[in-house]
Amino acid sequence: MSTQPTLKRSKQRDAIIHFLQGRKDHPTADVVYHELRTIMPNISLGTVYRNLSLLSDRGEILRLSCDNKCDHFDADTTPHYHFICKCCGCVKDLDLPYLADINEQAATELDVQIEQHTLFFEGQCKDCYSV
Amino acid sequence: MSTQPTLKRSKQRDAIIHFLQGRKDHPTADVVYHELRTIMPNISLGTVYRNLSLLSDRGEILRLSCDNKCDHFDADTTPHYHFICKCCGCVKDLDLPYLADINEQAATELDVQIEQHTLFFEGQCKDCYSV
DNA sequence: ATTTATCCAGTAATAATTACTATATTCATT
DNA sequence: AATGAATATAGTAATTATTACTGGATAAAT
Repeated sequence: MSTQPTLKRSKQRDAIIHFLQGRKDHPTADVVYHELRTIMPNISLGTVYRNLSLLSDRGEILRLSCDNKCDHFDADTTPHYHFICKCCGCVKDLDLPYLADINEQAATELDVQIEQHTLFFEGQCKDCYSV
Repeated sequence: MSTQPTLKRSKQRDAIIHFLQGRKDHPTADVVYHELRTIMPNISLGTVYRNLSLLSDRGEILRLSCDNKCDHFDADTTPHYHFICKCCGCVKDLDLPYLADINEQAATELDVQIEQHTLFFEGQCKDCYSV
């Protein structure tokens, strides 16, 4: 999280947002970079990282730290949960009801301020377990 | 996760487990390393990482990938949830009831096999928000 | 059009973690 | 207790994901 200076538009950032909105598989920074390079041949990896961080800091996209490796990004910022396959690493959205009351429970129990919670399910996707 | 060859005992691994069991703050690999070095002066960082991975792969300890930086480790393997302070990075245990039924809900919805779920609360601890 | 802030590409640097190697330990078997 | 095969370790090098830096390009307010 960082402070918010005035944002100046750029083709690169627009392309990153647009790309992310067109995907439902929650790509990593590296995937965003390589895919965008096919249509914008000299966008740089640093630009991709910087904008993904900028956008997630501003709440315009979601950063998913679901494995101990690299972050995934999601253009859908409405509260929802995720499944990650420990075999192939794919990430899927879930449509479970949002647990609205547990933030307050946790805050009371620990005497802390809660901003949000994240819930990840881990297992194997159909492609992986049916082989 | 990896396969499980026969485990051969070592002073270093014993010390790592014992250290972890004596703490409730879910230290990182680096913290384990530096603290252990005060009583075991030439244990190496690689040994700490290898054993923490080995033990968590075997389910003897828990690996917490709660921030996008480094992993934390927990000797308490009974199912429970965690809070992490986005300000100081401290990690605390919660005693909320375990959500026993959501794994099946998620499995049904996505047609996947679920092994477990992890739930993290993010916010500010008392020390951080009261300053 | 000028100005000023933000942005970019390209590269270098950092942080966390894993891989490698030669020696040391463990432990089952003699 | 000695032997031997498997696993472990310390120390170091390498890798991966990410962030920082720099000098030039762009955007947008005046």
